[in-house]
Amino acid sequence: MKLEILILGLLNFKPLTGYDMKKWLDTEGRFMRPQTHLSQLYRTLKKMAEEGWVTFEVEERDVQPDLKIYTITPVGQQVFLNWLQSPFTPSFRYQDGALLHRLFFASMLNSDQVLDLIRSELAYRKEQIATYRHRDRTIYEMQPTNIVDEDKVPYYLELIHEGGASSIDHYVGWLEGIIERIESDLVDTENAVETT
Amino acid sequence: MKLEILILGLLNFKPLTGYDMKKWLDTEGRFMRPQTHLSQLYRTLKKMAEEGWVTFEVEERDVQPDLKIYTITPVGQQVFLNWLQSPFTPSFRYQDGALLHRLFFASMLNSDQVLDLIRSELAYRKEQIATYRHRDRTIYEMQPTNIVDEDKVPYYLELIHEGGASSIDHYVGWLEGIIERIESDLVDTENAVETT
DNA sequence: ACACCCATGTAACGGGTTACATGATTCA
DNA sequence: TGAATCATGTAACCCGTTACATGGGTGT
Repeated sequence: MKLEILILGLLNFKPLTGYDMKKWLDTEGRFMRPQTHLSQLYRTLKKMAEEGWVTFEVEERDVQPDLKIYTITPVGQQVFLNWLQSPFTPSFRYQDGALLHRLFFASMLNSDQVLDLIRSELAYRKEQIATYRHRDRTIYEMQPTNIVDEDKVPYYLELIHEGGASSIDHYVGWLEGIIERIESDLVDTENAVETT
Repeated sequence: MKLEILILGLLNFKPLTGYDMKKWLDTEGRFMRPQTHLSQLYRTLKKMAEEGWVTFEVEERDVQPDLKIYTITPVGQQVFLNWLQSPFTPSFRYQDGALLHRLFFASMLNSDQVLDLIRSELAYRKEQIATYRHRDRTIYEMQPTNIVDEDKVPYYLELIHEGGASSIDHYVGWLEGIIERIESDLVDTENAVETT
């Protein structure tokens, strides 16, 4: 996920300084993407301001550096929504969290859009399992060098593969679970409206 | 994981051309790191050859480009082993696969080294769970913009958090499982030796 | 006293992505 | 005939990392 997009998404909740964003990125946001450095943040914010996606107000302070409080502009909101609603292609590695990045901003989508996202991720993973689960994993014809213990190669390969397989199964189970949950919450809401 | 290291690791099994590596990276290796582009591969191989980590033999062909078959050098093996045996620090996001990268080459380590790796990953994850599982996840005081449906924010945040929590629990279970398995396989091997 | 937090940045470097370049062979 | 595979690469760009720069306030 691009840093720019994440910043825009964040600014939909509240105006922030670069330093504030960094704090968020280091805690909650730390599960979404690798560590983000302040230097990169400031550079990115500068560019985004130049492009008109964000504006900032300067809060002057005597000795310490002035505060720059960034706010999202209508243009920035449009850029963000364009991303959020752009066609979703699951990434090969579910660990990349492509779905998660969108889900994090699901409060800006309607429930059907959210369900579509999750369903297409689910379909992709199921297909991936069908394709890769039982494929041949022997490491081509080997001519191992002295430092490889040849007997152990398939042993560890198998461990890793089992771990990967069970993780993705678990993930698929989660996807199925949240689809059900969102669907049933939807129905509840509709009923609540009907009986009003 | 740096591409250089992965290349060195691969070449411990068998000499390969750049194109061969690409094929492996696109299939088996595709689960270990994001997609690798040929242009990057060739650039990296060039640098590695200059540094003396790999050598190549040219197999000339009439019309098509000549084949360059890369082999790891003793220097390259040393660089690789230095990495493999360097102190292991788990990465904040288990999805980054820092452990996996080492485990993939576990056939070049002894069982104790492998167990140490897994145990330190396990300890790190358990601590991480203790720290983050029940922390406050409310998105600071919000001043949401028009496009955010404020009611839904905590709903989706909770979904995501539950998914993350259960994934890491699952991962921890896997870690505990393989430790047990490797330990018991170790004992079996020792017994087999004793009764010889 | 010392370390850490606050708050801003610039510059150089490194690695991954995209675009460009070439051209034969194999398969549907 | 057209698409995919084989097989090599260079150049420009973008984004992320590391190092450098400044300096007051807060907590132990």
